[in-house]
Amino acid sequence: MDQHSSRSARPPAPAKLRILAAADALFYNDGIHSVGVDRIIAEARVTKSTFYKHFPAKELLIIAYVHGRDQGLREFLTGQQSSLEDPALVLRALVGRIVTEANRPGFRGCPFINAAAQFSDPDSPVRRAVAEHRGWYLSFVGSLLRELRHPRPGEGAADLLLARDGALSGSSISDPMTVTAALRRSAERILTEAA
Amino acid sequence: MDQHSSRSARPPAPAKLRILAAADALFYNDGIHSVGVDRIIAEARVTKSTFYKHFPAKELLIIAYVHGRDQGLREFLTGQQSSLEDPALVLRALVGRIVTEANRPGFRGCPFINAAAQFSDPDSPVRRAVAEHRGWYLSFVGSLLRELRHPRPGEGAADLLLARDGALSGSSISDPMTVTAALRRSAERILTEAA
DNA sequence: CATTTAACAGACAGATCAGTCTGCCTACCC
DNA sequence: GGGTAGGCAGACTGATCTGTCTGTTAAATG
Repeated sequence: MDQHSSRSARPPAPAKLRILAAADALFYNDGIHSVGVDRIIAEARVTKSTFYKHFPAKELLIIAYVHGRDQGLREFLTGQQSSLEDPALVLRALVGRIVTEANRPGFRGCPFINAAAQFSDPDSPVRRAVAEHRGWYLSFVGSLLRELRHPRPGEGAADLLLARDGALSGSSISDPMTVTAALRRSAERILTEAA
Repeated sequence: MDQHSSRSARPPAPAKLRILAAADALFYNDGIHSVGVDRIIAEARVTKSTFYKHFPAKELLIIAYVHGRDQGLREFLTGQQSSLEDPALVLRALVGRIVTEANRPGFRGCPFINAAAQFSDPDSPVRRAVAEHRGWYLSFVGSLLRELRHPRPGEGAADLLLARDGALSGSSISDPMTVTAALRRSAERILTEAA
């Protein structure tokens, strides 16, 4: 992974990572179109030249932001899958993560849905990346339900995604406790159908 | 309604209505922050002076946009409630409308959730208006379920709102047929609990 | 030691943003 | 017929947006 780790200690947070970290927080919290590159540059403490060297256009940074979020979730779920042998426990970990996130102060909704909502063109790279992420998510849940011998794993996965989307969208506006309780009921019903 | 219809034929769509109609379409389709007042002015075919006479600031137009959407939904639901005596039919009409909207080509998600997602400050007037709308919606569904003698009308209303939010958020990215089928299942289950 | 690379600093261009201002015109109502 | 209200046309300001440009500095590599 790191071809420099063998020799001298390179600066641990290069400019590109600082840019990505700043963009991740700002894009998620304030909205993609509301955040200018100048603000990201100031937050990341880099210069404009450095910024445009790593990301020649703002849209490339936006795509990197979505991909980073996608990667984080995939790593979490595949990690849970490899450490827990019971698929039901993986699903409960998934739901638990959603509940935790939705109740975190300053929660602002699903980053993927929000990102897609800020791009009107369905063929835009951002919308494509989000659609691909959701396709993977749906098939991941479907395969877990199939392992659990759920009678209709496709329907169950769609039901869980529906509840997930509703919980993440609603928690940023309505009371997160009420909303996540409804998510838990939906998830438990789906798991009961499988058992 | 029209105090001018008695005498001479006044222009049927005054400037303010044209502005509101243009803003409604543009804000919903392209996002609030992506649409500049110049574009609304061009689409509504008014002048800048006229625009700022009716809406002294862009934010006032945004609030009017959210209120207009709120009014439209309230009128639809209270209309259904007064014409149908069975609360279950009102709920089915509500679900039917969501399904129809979500499957319409060019559907872009829930206008309220999208509007709220574009304003980071929870105390902003837009976020407040959306929160109030959702509170009314939740209590409306709750009272319908109470009429139907649902054993836990609060939970049922939260479950339906969860499914509604998920359906509207997910349909703009994923396949609307799959998503709205999941919404129908959820709604039918809630209605079954009441019966 | 010489080269390359990544970062630094910051001015600049061109477009677009919200919002203001001056002035004219026309239809209605008293 | 005069007043008023609503709409027309369009120039203008100051801020902010994305993106480019010139030039400097420091460190690692060959």
